[in-house]
Amino acid sequence: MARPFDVNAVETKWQQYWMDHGTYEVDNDDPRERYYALCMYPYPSGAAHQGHVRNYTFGDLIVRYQTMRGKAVLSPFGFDSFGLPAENAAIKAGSHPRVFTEARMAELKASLVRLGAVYDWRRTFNSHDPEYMRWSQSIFLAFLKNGLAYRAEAPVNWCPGCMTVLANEQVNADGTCDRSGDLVVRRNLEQWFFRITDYADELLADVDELAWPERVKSMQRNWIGRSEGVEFALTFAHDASKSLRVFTTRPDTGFGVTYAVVAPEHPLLDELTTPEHRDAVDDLVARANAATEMERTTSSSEGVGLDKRGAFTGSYVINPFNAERVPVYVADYVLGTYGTGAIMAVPGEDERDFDFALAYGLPVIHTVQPPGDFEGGSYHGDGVHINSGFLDGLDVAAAKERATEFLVDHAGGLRKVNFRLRDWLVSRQRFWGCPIPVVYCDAHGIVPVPEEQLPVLAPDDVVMDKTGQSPLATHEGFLHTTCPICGGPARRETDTMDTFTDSSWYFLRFADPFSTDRAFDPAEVAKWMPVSQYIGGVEHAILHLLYARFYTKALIDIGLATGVEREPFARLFTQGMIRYEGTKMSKSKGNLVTPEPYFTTVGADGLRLFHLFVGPPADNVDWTDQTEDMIEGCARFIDRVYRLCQYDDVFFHEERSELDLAVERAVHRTIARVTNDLERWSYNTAVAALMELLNVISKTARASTGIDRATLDEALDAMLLMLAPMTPHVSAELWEQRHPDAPSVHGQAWPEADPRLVVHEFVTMVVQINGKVRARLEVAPELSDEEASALALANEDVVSALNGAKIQRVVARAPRLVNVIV
RNA sequence: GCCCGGAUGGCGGAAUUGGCAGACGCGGAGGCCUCAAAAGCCUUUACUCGAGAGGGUGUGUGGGUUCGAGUCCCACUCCGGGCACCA
Repeated sequence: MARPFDVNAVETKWQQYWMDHGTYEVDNDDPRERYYALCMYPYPSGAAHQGHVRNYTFGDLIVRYQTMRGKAVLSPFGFDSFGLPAENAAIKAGSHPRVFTEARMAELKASLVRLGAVYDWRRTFNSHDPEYMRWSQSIFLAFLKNGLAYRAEAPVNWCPGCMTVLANEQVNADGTCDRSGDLVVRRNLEQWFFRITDYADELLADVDELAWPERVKSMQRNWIGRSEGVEFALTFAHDASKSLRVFTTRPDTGFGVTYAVVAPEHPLLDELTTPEHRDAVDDLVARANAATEMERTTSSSEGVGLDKRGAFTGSYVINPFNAERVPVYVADYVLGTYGTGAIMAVPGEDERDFDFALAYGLPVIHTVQPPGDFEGGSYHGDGVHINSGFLDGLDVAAAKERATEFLVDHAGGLRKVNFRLRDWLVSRQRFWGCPIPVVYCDAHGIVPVPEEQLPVLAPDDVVMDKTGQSPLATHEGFLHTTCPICGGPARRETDTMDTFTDSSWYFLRFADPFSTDRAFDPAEVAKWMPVSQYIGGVEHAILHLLYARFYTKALIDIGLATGVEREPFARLFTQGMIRYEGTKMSKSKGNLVTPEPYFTTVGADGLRLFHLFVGPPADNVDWTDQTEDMIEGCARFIDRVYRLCQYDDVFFHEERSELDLAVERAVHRTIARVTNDLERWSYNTAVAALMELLNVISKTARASTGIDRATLDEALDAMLLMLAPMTPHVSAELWEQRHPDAPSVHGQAWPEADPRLVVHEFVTMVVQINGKVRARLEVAPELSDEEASALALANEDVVSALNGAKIQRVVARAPRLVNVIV
């Protein structure tokens, strides 16, 4: 494409200008209204791809737009620089992860600068900066001191490929590792946890108040998984002094209990197992232990029952509802980590119990009357209770209440709320992360590293190999230290923190990255928080957002973030993915389309405009053969603006006329539309409105009838002001050409629409006969319904279309429409 | 299985409150400029019948509400995403 100006020269000129002038630096004591715009902390994966371009184009538009709206806009940037890919690459290349990471950081940062994204670079930091690590560790110790961090042995998800423990969130539904795809296995290890479950209720309740996409909110609710029920005791048949506690959400189905189940790891299993069933039970337990968590918790696609494996323990318990003996089984479909690790089984109303009962020949009793067309199996709907003694005749809700009361009175029942959410496992047996700052002393046990010794930094002289252990675990210099309490020999913790901890508080530090004596000054942070607009991919809908919410609440509660809003992200926007031939673009698939070639052809402005214009920001974009043409179309639009600003082929006239008024009205209507569209994340229609405006201006100015000089100049200025957040480089360049003495376009105020010019002078009224359009007439907007009807019925096209038919009714909605019913 | 989205020309999409369906752009067709091309500019472009004027049809499918439905209600089909032995 031949361009009317040197795109690359213009773009680098303005990028340099913004950097040199600190245009987007903002101080914490800025008196203007505050706005905190933030794109999610990026992992430095290398040169930018179109997903980054899209993300940062939206973010940059908001920063520039809100600045023009007169706000003090906080726009920080830094890297989530710890993480597995760097470590794996370093192992492969035999180098240090830092070398790899910092090279990638430089690449991505250069791409973003080249895109024209602007930041307050004074505030930048990265997760692996010693200063940031110091406060990450300090926060860990504060959690430890306040009982929010603890160490426990737990069955954990171990990925043989990554050679580390994974959080539940990092294990896919099919039991494979989210990163490497290896099959995850279970192991028992001593691990560090954060007590996120203490916040389960608040994390769930506060979701309702968030201005987030409904989809993301529902994912969070789903993940937290609150369920209300009752926990009660099933007394042993052979020893009335002992009992098995179970949790259920369906106490109303108690009369349908035909057996009970304990998880293979249940502490009472041994006691419940009789000698003649010992072998079968041991066999089942061994098999369950060998299986992965996911193998145990995922039903086979073959369907009915056969995949649920269990064994009779030989013992019985008493069903408190009807005093009947029911057998106790051990089965792999009951999890030791949820509820009490034991259940009452009701095959009549529970699908899983039904499958198991079918496979093991256990009786099925229906306690809720299913509807007539019920096909059999278990029934989960509402209905009248049957076979249920004192509950007969009640619906599910009423029976639940009566049964709960009964259990509370007669079976040690307690109303209970259980959550699917588990505590957050934060230990990682990896090198490239933030070391957990504790030491182990034979005399004093777990001892926190004193604050003044932070940060604990990993040594540089490590051997990155594939032994299955972090190189820290075998590094003698790192490993051996002295106990801060007694000075005796001690061993350092060699695990590092999950990198999600780094991204759980970075947004707080961005508000006050200058503190040297603490992670941040809460008073400074409170000025900016919550983040006004958070932007990122939907892939972080559960993990990152939940952890960051937890950190914020926890930091407030332990006094480190006093006065800060409890919900960190007021508004969240999740942008669509860029896809290529139906799949997500990714480096591993080799289908990345990098922005660099476009920077040199259509420029950053052209590419930005494409991403804004291609469709709704929340929708996915399919990168196809057509995409190139659309990008060129966007560059073509920029060129047309450029040429018009040079007055190419423009005719001027002396006297202002109706033609000029029409242009002026179009300008103000466009200002109103674009402003509204930008506020509601409708960037594609905002661009369309500007294209329409250009068509109007250009048509008028290039017609032989000509345009008034002042009208054209005002229209072009308005155009450039509105384009400034979208195509910042060319807008700044043209503004400078037109206003050599005025500040840069980005220092100008956003234009205001004059309401008197926004309304149309005439509007097109449609006349329908039986709902079909038969005539269009130009009318004044303030026309009344009566006038509209009269006008419509007098119109000759309407009269001829009616052809003398008898009018039944006339519906008038002035000034838009009149519908004549015949 | 459950929960969220979504389905509109050849393509990306627009229609903010129930009121002109298809804005804007891409692609296509024709033209201007040019020795020629590129670039640029202009016209046209939902489908269909018609030489034309003009008519008919049309927003995944089938019903419904309404003077009027892409928009609201009911039933369904397909596509995308999330959750899925959590008792």
